[in-house]
Amino acid sequence: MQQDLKSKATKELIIQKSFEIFYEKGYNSTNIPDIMKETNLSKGAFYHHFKNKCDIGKIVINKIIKKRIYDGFISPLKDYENKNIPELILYVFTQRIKNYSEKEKQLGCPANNLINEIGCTQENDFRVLLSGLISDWNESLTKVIKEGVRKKELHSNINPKAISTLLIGSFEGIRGIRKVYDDDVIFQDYISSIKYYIKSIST
Amino acid sequence: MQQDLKSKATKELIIQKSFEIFYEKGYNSTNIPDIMKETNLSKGAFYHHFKNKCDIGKIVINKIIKKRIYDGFISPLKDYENKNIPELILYVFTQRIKNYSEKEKQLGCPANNLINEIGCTQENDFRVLLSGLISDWNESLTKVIKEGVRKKELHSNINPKAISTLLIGSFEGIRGIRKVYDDDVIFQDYISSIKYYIKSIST
DNA sequence: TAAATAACATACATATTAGTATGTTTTATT
DNA sequence: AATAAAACATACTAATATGTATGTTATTTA
Repeated sequence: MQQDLKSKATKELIIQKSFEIFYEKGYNSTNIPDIMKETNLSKGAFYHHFKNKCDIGKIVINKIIKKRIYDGFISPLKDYENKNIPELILYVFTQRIKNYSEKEKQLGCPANNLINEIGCTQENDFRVLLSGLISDWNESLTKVIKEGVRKKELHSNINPKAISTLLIGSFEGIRGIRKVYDDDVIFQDYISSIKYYIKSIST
Repeated sequence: MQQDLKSKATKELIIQKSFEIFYEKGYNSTNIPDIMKETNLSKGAFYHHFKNKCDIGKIVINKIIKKRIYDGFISPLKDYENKNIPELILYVFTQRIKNYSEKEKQLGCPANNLINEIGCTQENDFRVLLSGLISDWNESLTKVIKEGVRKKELHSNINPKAISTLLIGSFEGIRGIRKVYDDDVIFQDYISSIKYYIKSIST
C-alpha cells in the first residue's frame, strides 16, 4: 500500500510542475524534459505514469485549472443567499485582480491562455474540456444574476446569461491584454468600468 | 528595377503566408518549412529575405496584424464628426462580429491570439509591438468616447478611457472564448450585452 | 524468502527544426 | 558580352524533441 502513495505523490508532483511550466511557457513550448527537470525525476518516470504530452495536458486542465476556476470564481458565488448580489459579483470580479501576484499579472489566466493557444488548433479533447469549464462558470454566474433579479437587486429587464457572458469575457480579455503591459493601468480602468457597469444594472 | 519588384513580391508573399499559418496554427507551432511549402519557394528564399523566425513574426505584426486592427477598428472611428457616437461604437463592436467567416470565428482575433501566446513569454519586442497596437486602439476609441461626451450623446459622469478599455477587453475576451465553442451563442450574448451597455452610458 | 510487479533510470531510435554554407540561375551593371 | 550581384535552391549541421526499449531498484505478494 506504500507503493500506491508513492505513485500518487509522484503523479501529483508531475501534474503540478507541468501546470506551472505550461503556465509560464505555454503548452506548445513546454517539453517533457523541461517538466521532468523540475521534478528531479527521469523521462522514464513520466512515461510510466502518463501516456504522452496530450495526456498530461488534459489532466492538468481537469485537476489544476478546473479547480482554480472553481475555487476562484464559482465557489465564491455559491452561498449567495444572504448576500447582496451586485456586491457579490463586483467582489468576485475585482477583489481577485487586486490580489494577483506580479507573476499572475504577467502570465494572465491559465485557462484563458490555454483557450487561446490550443483551444481550437489542437486535439478536440482540449476544446471540449475548456468550453466545459467556461460553460460551468457561465451557468453558475447566470444563476446568481437571475437570483439578483428575483430579489430585485438587479433590473428586471436585463438578460442574465448575456450579462454573465460579458462579465466573463471582459475579465478574460483584460487579463490577456494585461500581459503585454508592465503596469496595472488596464486593470484599474477595467475595475472602474465594471463598477460602473454593475451599478447600471442594479436597482 | 525588375528585380526590386520581384523581391518585393516574394517578400510580401512570404509575409502573407506566414500570417495565415501563424493565424491557423499559432506562432510557436509554425515552422519555416511549413510557411515555405505554401509559397512554393525554398528555405533558402526565406533566409535570403528574412533574418529568422522572430524577424518574420515582428514583420507580420507590423504589416498585417496592425493593418487589420486599423482597418477594422480604428479607421471606422476616424470620421466621427457627423455620426452619432453611441451608434458608431455599437456598429464597430457588433457589425464585424456578424460578418465574420466561419474560419474567423473558429480562429479568433489574430492580434489577441499572439498577445496570449507570445505576449509575455517570448522576446520583449513582441510585447512592445502588441501593447503599442492595443494602446493605439485604446487611445483612438477613448478620443471618440470623449467626443461623445462633448456632444452630450454620452453621459458626462463616465470615464472614457475606462469604457474604452472595457469595450476592447470584452471584445477580445469574447473572440477568444468563442474559439472553444462551435456555435455563435457566445457572440449573440455578447452583442446583446454590449447593446444594453452602450445604451446605459448614452444620454 | 522467492517470484512478480511496480517505480523508476538510461540508452536509443526517429523526427523535426532552426539556421548555415554553398551551390545555381536570373537580373543588373559596366 | 563580361562581370557582379541579387534571388533563389540544395545540402548539411547541430540541436532538440517525442516516444520506446530495456535496464535496475524498490515493493508487494504468494
